[in-house]
Amino acid sequence: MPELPEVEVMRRDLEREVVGKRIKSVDVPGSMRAIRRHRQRKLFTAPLEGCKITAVDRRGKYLVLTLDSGDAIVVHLGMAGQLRRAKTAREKMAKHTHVVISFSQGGQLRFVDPRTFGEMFVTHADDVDKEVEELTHLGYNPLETAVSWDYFGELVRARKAKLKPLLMDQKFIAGIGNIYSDEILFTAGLRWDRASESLSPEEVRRLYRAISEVLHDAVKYRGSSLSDGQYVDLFGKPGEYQLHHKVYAQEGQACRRCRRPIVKGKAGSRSTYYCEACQV
DNA sequence: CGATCTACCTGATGGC
DNA sequence: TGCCATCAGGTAGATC
Repeated sequence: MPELPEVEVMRRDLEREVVGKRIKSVDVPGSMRAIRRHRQRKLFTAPLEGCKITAVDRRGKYLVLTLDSGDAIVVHLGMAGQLRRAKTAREKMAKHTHVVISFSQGGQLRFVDPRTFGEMFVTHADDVDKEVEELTHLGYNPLETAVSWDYFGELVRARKAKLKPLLMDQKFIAGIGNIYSDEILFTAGLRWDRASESLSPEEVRRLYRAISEVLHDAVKYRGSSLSDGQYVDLFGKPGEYQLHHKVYAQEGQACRRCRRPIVKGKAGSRSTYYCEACQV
């Protein structure tokens, strides 16, 4: 479900909703799979209780909630994870609610995750970017323009990979998954299996622009909610970027540029949508 | 080394 | 109605 745009929308929602709130109690009902990095419930819950949340940051598809104690909660939503705000503890508990954080000011933050690929853990805030393997290895953040397009071109050509797996490689660029790699490559007019080292400077520039354009647009429309309705924001509201998808899940629809049907293929084990005429 | 697979899970969907 | 196969936003680890 959640790629960079959805996680960024969630980050912004959390920033408004939970920063400044104090954690009264933490409940991990059922199995401990959601907090599997910790050996006991207490090792996750005790460091949080009594702390105030001071900031919410994003690293690729990870969320980092900084606490006033010097610790931080790291969250990854996996394929189907949601963070949901509950106004009161009386609100009906959704199936597959794995973690419930109750605030002193009232209200709760709940982690719901049917497929249990997501997780939460607590660590020292200073260690997040230094000690947590998955975070130290993350590539650059495409929402910031810290990378110039000619340097980007050097990186792309140096990797010698097919473009789609390259875009989805979190070590290269942080936050792009199956939906947005397809949308970016259509916007750039490049095939998913083009060799990265074969791109002309003009094509590099189109790819660079497409990454920024697609991700910013997707955040603007508050992310993509697919037909299963699994992605919703902190308040339970779906995004609208799926209405602007040009290729993802658009099999058989007319290409917006050339009117030929969008085709569905496989890139490794992942479904891949593209236009055979417009993407070269 | 990179490319390709498999495992981890539940749930929705479609064919028979 | 049920049973079975397939597929789904991600990632790590095994295997070739």
